Amino acid sequence: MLSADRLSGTMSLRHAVLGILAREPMSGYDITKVFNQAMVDVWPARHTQIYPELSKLLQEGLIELDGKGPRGRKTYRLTEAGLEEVRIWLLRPDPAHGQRHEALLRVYFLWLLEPAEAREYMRREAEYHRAVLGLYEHIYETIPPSHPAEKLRAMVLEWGIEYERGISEWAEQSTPVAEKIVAGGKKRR
Amino acid sequence: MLSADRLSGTMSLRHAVLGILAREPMSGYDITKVFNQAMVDVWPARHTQIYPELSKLLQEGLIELDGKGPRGRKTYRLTEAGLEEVRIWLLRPDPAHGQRHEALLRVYFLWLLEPAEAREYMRREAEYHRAVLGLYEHIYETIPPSHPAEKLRAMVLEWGIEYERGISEWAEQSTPVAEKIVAGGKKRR
DNA sequence: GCCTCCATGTAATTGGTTACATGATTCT
DNA sequence: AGAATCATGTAACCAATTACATGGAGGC
Repeated sequence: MLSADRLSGTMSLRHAVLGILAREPMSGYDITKVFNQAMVDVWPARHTQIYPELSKLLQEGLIELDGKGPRGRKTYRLTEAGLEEVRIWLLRPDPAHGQRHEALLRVYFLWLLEPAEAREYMRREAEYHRAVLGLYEHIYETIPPSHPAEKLRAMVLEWGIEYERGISEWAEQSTPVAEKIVAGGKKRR
Repeated sequence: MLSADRLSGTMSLRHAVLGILAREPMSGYDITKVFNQAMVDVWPARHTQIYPELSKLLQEGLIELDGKGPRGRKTYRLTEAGLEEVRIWLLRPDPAHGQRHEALLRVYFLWLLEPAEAREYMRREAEYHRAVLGLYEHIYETIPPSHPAEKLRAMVLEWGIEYERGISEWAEQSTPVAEKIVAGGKKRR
């Protein structure tokens, strides 16, 4: 079996923080915004997770204080050791591919619903993913492809667009199929 | 923003357990196998999580003891209340779509590597997903489409095949692109 | 003066993984 | 007799979410 093991435990959050700081010094507040804007669809994170992580990274010498600003603002920059740490992470041959997908998990159990309810579930999924597709296409237009990091982000977004296109089409095509499957199960009882 | 909130907190594990028991009475050991075979790519789970959950479900009257077998084997069956609980979950309009994807997260930071290393990363991703695609195609052939649950599983697998095909193609096409992006970044410094 | 956004943190809880632990049955 | 698989559980730990908590700066 290709997955079942190694779902996390690789501490991606800390490496993502280091990777973000590799571009330019930032505060915890700024980093939080990056997570919930540019990175929200691959790795969301809240400030409540970021601030403690920054403390740890500082203590371990992977980042250092860069400066202070108004309202207690503190910016951090990456140290040489921190850069080394991200590089090692990037070269590790074990990115986690296993992911939990609640919307797909539910599909397994649609036979417990009425056929019309199952159809409605799939229809909503299709609708949702079409909406996200539109959103991604819009964001894609607005990425300034200057720094390599932005070009890589655009590259990931291209996959995101493909993904949303694919899953919305699958959900659309599967909507009547699901209804029939569930109806077939009821009849035979 | 379409995600950022509601990543979990919907307690999918317990509902998945109930959904599995909806088909037929089973032991914790059997349920674990289902999670790590049929459901491993949408919701993996270990026995260490299942046994305590079964205790809770039993206490809450959502399942009940069905029988005992050799080696202390205990099978459970779904109660009416348990079936109701899964149905309510399936009809809730909020399946979590946000997911953490470490392999894609790393792509954002490939500019911190040498161009050849970045290329190698993407090449490996393509390779990995082509392998999973082959695996899924093989599994797809071997699903006996008798019970509606199996037909729904086949439907989900169809998406899985599409997904792996799409992402492996994307990774393949992006391999030279990533290398160029990273090389471009080095030059300009 | 008030509202919004900036900015930082802690604590409690939940969900999930890893490690620890044990024993019975079946197959070879 | 020994190995593999069946079978069940607990405890420690880590990652992530939710709730709690506070205050400064800037715009209207």
